[in-house]
Amino acid sequence: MSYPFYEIENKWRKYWEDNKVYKTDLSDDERKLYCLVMFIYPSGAKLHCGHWYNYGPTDSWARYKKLKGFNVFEPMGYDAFGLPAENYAIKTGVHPYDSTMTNIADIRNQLKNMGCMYDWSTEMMTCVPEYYKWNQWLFLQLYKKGLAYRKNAPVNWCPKDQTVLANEQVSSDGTCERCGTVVIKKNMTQWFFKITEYAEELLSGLETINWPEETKVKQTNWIGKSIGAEVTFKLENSNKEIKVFTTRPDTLFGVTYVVLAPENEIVLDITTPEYRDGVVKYMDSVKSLSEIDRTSTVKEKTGVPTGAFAVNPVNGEKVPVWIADYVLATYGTGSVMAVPGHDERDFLFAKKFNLPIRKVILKPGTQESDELTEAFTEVGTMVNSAKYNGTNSADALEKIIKDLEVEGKGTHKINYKLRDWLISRQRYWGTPIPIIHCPKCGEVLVEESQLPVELPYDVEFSLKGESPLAKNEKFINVKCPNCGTDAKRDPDTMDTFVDSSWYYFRYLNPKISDAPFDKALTDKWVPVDMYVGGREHATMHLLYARFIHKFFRDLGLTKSDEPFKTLIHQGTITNQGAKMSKSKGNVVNPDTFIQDVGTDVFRLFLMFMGPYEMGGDWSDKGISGTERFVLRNYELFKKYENILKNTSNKEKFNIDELSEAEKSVYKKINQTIKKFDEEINQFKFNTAIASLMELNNELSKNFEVCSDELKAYTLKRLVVLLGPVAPHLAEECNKIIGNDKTLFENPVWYAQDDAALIENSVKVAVQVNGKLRDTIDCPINSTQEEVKALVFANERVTKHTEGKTIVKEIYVKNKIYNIVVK
RNA sequence: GCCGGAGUGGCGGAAUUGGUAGACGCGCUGGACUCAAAAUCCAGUCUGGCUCACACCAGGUGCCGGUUCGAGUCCGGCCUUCGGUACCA
Repeated sequence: MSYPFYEIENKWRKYWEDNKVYKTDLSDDERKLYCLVMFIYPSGAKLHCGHWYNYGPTDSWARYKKLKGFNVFEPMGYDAFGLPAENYAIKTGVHPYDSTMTNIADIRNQLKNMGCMYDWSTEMMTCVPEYYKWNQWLFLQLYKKGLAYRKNAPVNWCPKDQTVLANEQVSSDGTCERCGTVVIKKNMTQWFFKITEYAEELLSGLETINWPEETKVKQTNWIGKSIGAEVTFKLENSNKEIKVFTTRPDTLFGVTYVVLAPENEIVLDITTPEYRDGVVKYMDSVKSLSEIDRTSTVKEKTGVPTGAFAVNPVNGEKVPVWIADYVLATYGTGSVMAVPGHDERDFLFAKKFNLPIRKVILKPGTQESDELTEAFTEVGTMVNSAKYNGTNSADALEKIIKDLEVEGKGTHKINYKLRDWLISRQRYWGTPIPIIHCPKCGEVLVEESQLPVELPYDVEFSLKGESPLAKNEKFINVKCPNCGTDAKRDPDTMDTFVDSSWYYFRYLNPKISDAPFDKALTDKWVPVDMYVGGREHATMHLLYARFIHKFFRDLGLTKSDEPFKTLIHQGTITNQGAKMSKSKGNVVNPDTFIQDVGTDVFRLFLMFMGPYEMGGDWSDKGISGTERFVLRNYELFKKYENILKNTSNKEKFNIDELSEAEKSVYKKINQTIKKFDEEINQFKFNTAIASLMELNNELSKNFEVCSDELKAYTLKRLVVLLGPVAPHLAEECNKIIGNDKTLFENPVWYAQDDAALIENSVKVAVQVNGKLRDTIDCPINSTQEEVKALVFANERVTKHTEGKTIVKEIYVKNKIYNIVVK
């Protein structure tokens, strides 16, 4: 016999669709469960195995919850703006709108064939004015609260193409991916969202959500809170000053120079004429370096002096001012005080350029006269630090900050590595920024009533020069809404992470036209209960979404503090060790497998592959295992066609009245229910399925001789367990055994009979010196004395203890008995 | 570089979170069924030693060291590899 998956799967998919089984009744939030997968980027590579791996198992979890009685909402949509569609347009001339729509149509088709419980009535895409209008609205709200602003920021610039490049378009050697020209950093005025305003809350909020620890740690490190002081160094012979941020004000007496980031705005102002050439040359050389290169701790340090001198506020000492690339303009104040004696990078820099190294904190157990061979960065006793000498450096740290504050030379300060969110892109395929630049009035907001600022279709795509919107006369030229003067629209579009930072609100009613989302519904359904997506989003998308959620809360649009209560990361499916991507040409298309073995088998295979959060390298080896699993189950149910109709219903059995074989089956089905429930609830699909396979093995041994009542009992339960992981098969088997009610329209879950799980004996492992010598069957909960009697009657054990002194005996109830001998 | 993961048989992986390492599946080997093959079913399968065999013994979770009666699991130091690193999403 073979398994007619094609007919079965099509039949049930059609049935579910025709009967609107997937449609969620959003008015019923009594047992609501919002289960969301990160929406899909509609690339030309279509749906690949990685997507299937993300969506299939998550849908199985959602189906499990549905069977358990939850009202589950599973939406699907398209993250449709973005760079690749625009690059494709430049390359082929196909308009991003057209290619995106084509891709969406294909992907929608593939998604529908997966047989997931998506509520297609709420399908959504971000590249239409109905959606992106609300990105613009969001922009205006942020602007009005002072959380959207413009400032200069460096971008990757290709001098040949005269265009901005994404990091992805810069090759690893720092050249333009298209033309090979060395890419430089160029400052441009850019829009930012002030995520830093929420830094503290983004940090503390992590404690309130059920997210993977690794992700919380990543976000914590990304936000990078550090506590210290901002200290002012006055410049000699100048009214200018340099503010530095330091986490170690206790080392202030050890400052022997000050370093500015090469991009720091005051660099050229303070550089003395004789150093000017060197400084300009150095600034230029830094332009082509990435931040990763610059901050590398293994890279040889570089830098040049400016000729200027700063005055150390604590001791009045004159120290030289340098510039060096290891100082970043984007962190802190863009300048650091250098303490080579107590900072590793400063130590290396000072050694290289022969700058003085001074010891101001004494390492415990060393002498003041000992030479420093490396930076000492821990706590010790203060030396060479005037009135602080002899005190503990941790105490001195606090004291020095207080003293600086009193003298007006510095302040207590908390710094974050987190930077404001740069949202403007010099590109076409995104949300236009709703700002008009007027020569008289400056930045003017587009009125809310005038939204959306529509993205014009008719634009020219070219590799070189300004972005398509900047070149589009009809779009860019506009009258100032304030004064009527000729003005220009902002030519930039928004980062697509803006789209994805609030989409989960809109899913509940994507057609609403007078608000970004339907507050009556979102008040009931948001936050999302389960959010599933890749860990590559740990620090960007997942942080931006939390930020915007908190902003909406502050506008009074939601009551919750966090968008995603529980988060799970699916692992990455790689192919030959590399992430699947169209550009690498290693994308595995699932469609051929679906044609060969059906979606249930494919879904089972993906889930059975390994731990969901781990992923793995793609291989279809072993798919026959899940094929056999499906076939075995199908044949089993076929064998007992209509058994529910012909057998009286029994919900519980007295285990003492069963035969040995029946007892074994009854125990196993109940153990399986428990195990499967626990495992699938935690997204442990591989072990959940393994438990079903164990049940199969048991049934192939002992099922035949069971009573019809027990057979009916078992099959009725097995079909429900199959429901989440092989939904089409389960629906079919449910019908075969004679149930008139469909599974997913009439969700049901059977709890295990706990009486069947009670064991009265247990195998205790017996070890001698930690080595297993035998296992002994003992009555459950035996005392040490009871077990000891059995242990020392056991030849395999005594063989290893004879003639030796027993030093110790350890007994762990129902588990292990270890004898230590000498 | 920095931040966060991962490393267990021929392969994918399991292990109640410090307590019998290798569940479940693939593959392979042998057997049953068949004229034969496929499919299916049954049995075996970490490595080495010694045995006709059962048994028994030793070793074994990337590497080195430590804690413990006991370590895949905890601690210290490495190696390899993957993801992110703020304009791919």
